[in-house]
Amino acid sequence: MAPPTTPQTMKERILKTADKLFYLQGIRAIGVDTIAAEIGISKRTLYNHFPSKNALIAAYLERRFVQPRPSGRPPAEQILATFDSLERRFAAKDFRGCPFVNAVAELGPADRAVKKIAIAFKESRRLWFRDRLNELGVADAEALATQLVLLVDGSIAQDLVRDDPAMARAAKQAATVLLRNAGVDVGGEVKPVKGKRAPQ
Amino acid sequence: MAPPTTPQTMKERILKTADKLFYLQGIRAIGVDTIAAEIGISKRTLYNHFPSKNALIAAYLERRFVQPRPSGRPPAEQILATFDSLERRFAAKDFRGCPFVNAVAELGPADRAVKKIAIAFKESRRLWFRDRLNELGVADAEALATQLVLLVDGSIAQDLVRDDPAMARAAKQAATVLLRNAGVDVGGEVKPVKGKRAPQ
DNA sequence: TTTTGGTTACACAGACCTGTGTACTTAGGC
DNA sequence: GCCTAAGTACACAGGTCTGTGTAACCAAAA
Repeated sequence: MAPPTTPQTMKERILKTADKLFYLQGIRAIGVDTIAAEIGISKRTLYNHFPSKNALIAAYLERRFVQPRPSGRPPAEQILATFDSLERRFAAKDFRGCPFVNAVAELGPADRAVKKIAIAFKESRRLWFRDRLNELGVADAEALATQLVLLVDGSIAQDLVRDDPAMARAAKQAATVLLRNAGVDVGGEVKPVKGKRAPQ
Repeated sequence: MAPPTTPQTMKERILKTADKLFYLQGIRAIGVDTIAAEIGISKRTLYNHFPSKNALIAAYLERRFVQPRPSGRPPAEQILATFDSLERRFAAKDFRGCPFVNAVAELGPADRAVKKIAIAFKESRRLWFRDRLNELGVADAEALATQLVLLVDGSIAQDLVRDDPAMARAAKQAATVLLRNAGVDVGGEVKPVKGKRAPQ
């Protein structure tokens, strides 16, 4: 149906380019001139679509705020797959940490709008974990969900400075221990020594 | 011996002020003018002590790079106390995340000098955990140490955006589970239900 | 007293930034 | 053909930033 050549609206082209530059080099580091030049449009056109740089920053962050799409796989698998996905993203050379954390870090506490969307994003991620844990019947899903997001954000921060995808694997191992400790069957029981229950 | 009134060297005064402003408001957000004005010195004086802003940034980060002082307490206690200390720092209103992570986030990947010192700091923290774990005779101290720093950095990132000191408590709980899983006696066994082994 | 080193006040160059003003072009719909 | 909407080119105002140049000042050492 849709033509093969991308019929992007101008607004979308601006957002795409702003995303790339803001994320890779920092929001303060990139001026609107740079974004316009990268697309090959005039600065005037950019300002016809966004009233100010701040509005562009907000739109950039809102565009980054995507909900994880539902998956048919079992919840425990989904949770652990999160860390595999992280590892893949770490391995990509254009990964540069969490855009929300970075934005709060470089824009400072004064920017309430940015902080608000960052909080919303973090909370939505935590709720996603909590819902999966509730599906698993975990007793204190709230607390465990928080612990899991700590592992996610910790591995992101560590990878940001170290460029080491193994941080995602370490997080996954820790998550596995936490899940098992909460009574979740995460498969691959390494040493089935004591219980030796039948698989069915 | 030393006079009660602080006999600070000019360099130290500059660094102290730069630290406060860089950390609280961001490195890019603060100009050298602002720092000089805050101390009440001329910009010329500042440039007589530091050849460039970059040099000041480097000195700021190096000054932040302090080793944890050795403590006589048992290693497991020291490890868990890390998270209590974090919680106290989170509760302070002037906490704004990890200065090294923030610097890398806002200065971008091009700044090799900043990245280098950030990596060194993160690794030194990891090694501190590893050494305590080795004292405890933990089998895979390397892996567990990495997992613990994930919890530290994760709680820092979460607190940065959410301003919630409870993140440190969540990290401590997760750390407790991980330590116990590695065979470390962390005290306060909550539910001695199944094993019911004699304490000695 | 003279010298010297650190400091100040202040101007300034050169760069970059956000945001606006204005006149011109171009393409599509009527 | 004409009108409108969108984009372009380009200048520019007004601000901030880093870093330098210069002359005067002041206190302590020689």
